[in-house]
Amino acid sequence: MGCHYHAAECKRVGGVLSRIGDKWSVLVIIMLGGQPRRFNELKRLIGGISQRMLTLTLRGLERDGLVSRTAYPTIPPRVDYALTDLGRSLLLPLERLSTWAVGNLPRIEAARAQFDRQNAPETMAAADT
Amino acid sequence: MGCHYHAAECKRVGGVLSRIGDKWSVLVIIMLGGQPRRFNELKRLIGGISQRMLTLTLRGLERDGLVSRTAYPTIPPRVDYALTDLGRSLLLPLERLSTWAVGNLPRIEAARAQFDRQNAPETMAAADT
DNA sequence: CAGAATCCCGGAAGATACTG
DNA sequence: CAGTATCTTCCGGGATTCTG
Repeated sequence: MGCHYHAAECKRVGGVLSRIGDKWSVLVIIMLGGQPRRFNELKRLIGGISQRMLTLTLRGLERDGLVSRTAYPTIPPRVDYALTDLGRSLLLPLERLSTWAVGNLPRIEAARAQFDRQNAPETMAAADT
Repeated sequence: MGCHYHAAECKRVGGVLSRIGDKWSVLVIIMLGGQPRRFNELKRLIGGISQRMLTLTLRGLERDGLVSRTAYPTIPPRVDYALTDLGRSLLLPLERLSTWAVGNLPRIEAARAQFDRQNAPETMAAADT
């Protein structure tokens, strides 16, 4: 008891989490939460992501069935990305985690600051004499 | 509307997720969910983690105030790791995500397999003639 | 506009050896 | 037992260039 997961299940959970836990996936999913978006629209909204990483992130999410890709063969080309049903079903647990994150970020940052103060990197030997 | 997050909040969420979304943190947190554990106990339970990464992961979680470290100055040394209140409060949203992950993993793997079948890497030119 | 291809660097992480 | 130290390898990801 205590841990009600088998090791295999833990790894699976870890696998999914490292899937969406990469640098950009969550941002993309959240940005697609309301409505479909086009490639450069996503790029602008997220800000700071390279087109390469956006492409790779979207490919990964598409591969996992979380995002659908619709290309219109027009000129200039237009591609819409949207959450699939599976992707939308992830939105709720993700928001729960978001709520936790937003609500507890102050605590985390405080703990971090205190930890760093106690394990002073250096400059302490000179300062505290 | 649609996206009820500001960009800054999205990034914060992403930050926390990349914190716990690394390769091992979630596993450690879940393993500590039931009861405190000792270092090598965690190592054995998780399996496949190097002592280096376990140390770093635990340090990170301790720094963020999610895990507490208690060292008993005995010989041989004994160190207990446990979730803090903050860490325990993460357990619930994490379990929600776990539930989603476990429940939807078949779908994800199916989507993945199909995607890979359609975008056949190579060896198809020779096989399908 | 929406990518694909290439180059490149820094950090993540494994393996190994040593220690209080 | 519970780490630290070092070395090395691998790959995530940025910048840039080219295309349909």
